[in-house]
Amino acid sequence: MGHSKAQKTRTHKRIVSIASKRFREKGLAGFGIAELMKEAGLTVGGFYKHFDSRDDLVTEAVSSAFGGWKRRVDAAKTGEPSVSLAQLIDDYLSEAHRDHPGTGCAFSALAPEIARCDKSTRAVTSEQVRNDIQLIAGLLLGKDKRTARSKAILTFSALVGAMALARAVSDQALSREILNAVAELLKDSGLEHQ
Amino acid sequence: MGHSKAQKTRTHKRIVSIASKRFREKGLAGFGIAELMKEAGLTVGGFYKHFDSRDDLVTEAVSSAFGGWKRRVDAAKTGEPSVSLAQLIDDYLSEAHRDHPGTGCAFSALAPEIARCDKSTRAVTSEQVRNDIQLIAGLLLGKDKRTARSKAILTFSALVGAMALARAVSDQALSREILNAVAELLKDSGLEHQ
DNA sequence: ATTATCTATAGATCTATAGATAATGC
DNA sequence: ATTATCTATAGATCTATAGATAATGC
Repeated sequence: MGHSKAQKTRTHKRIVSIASKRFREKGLAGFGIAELMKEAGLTVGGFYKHFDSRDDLVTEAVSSAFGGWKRRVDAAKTGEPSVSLAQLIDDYLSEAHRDHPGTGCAFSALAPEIARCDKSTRAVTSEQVRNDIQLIAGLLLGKDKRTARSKAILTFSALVGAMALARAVSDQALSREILNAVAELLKDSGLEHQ
Repeated sequence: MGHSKAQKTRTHKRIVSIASKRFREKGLAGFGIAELMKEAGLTVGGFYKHFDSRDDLVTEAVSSAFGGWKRRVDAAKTGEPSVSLAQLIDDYLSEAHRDHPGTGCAFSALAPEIARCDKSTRAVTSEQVRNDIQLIAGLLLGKDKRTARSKAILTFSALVGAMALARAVSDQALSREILNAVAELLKDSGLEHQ
């Protein structure tokens, strides 16, 4: 009990990190505060010294989930001068990503639920959608800016939709077919203009 | 009270119809059985003579939601020999569809939540994904079957992803940009091979 | 003195069931 | 006699708060 300010900051980050993962796995209504705090090694009473409300946690955790995907792309980038669009597409539409939503893209795991959230969560989401569009547009070489931006939006939409569908179906062959078909066509359409 | 078998069938359909709409609007955890039954003009106690469990209702209501979209396409079809892909794309990516999820496509409103449902709901979903892919493939004229199928999967994924993103962002200009960019590119790519 | 966390609980849900009531349908 | 619906409620949640405890930090 008690504990320092530095400790509180670490605790806060731990709570957000766990929530961010579990929200992507179980949905925004998938667990309660008591369960979350228990996983963080704490009890329910401490929660409201960290967050004004459960919605406040949702905003922070969704924001943190977006950061996770960005870090993954950034990390890949540091290895080489620039990550290729093909690499990003193959990584996104992998079975590993499909089977581990907790560490994956927050859009394919949560977009419709975010659409029902309060303004602050949706504002954070707008900002991240803009970032991701620019990130992908930057990987579409040899196009004028307008074309690259439109194509980036299509690519991003197809990635998010394909992953959501691949996870929703129970037929594993169909799930793989969706991932592969979209990956191949997006990579082709990216190359055809380079 | 009491009531006939025919009356019960109508009541059952009314419950499923309301649930189907509200699930798309509020999510699969967005309301309780008491609230649902009240909107149907009934009380909570009668629910379990219609459904074994809440999950049972989810399966039926999700299935019914898929039917709604299909009927809309079928209705458009009866007007002319065949609906064009461009019409379907414009209809799907309209602001009207974005702003009325309750009567719209169940995938863009619920796919990630369906991914967390039981097998029966996901089996119904698999079947509907197959139907929608074939529907779109049939509208992609002048292609060999394999190509049409792949392109249909990409188109379907992009529609679902674009709508989910357009609803999730709070920035209305960005939301419109997503709908318009994806619609234009999908229509272009559909035509370019005809 | 302040505060990060704990225990305990209020008050509002939610799913599911039990038993009563009033209609259908043999 | 059967059954579709109702009222009432058990039992299990869930969010949020109150007050106690034990540490930090002036």
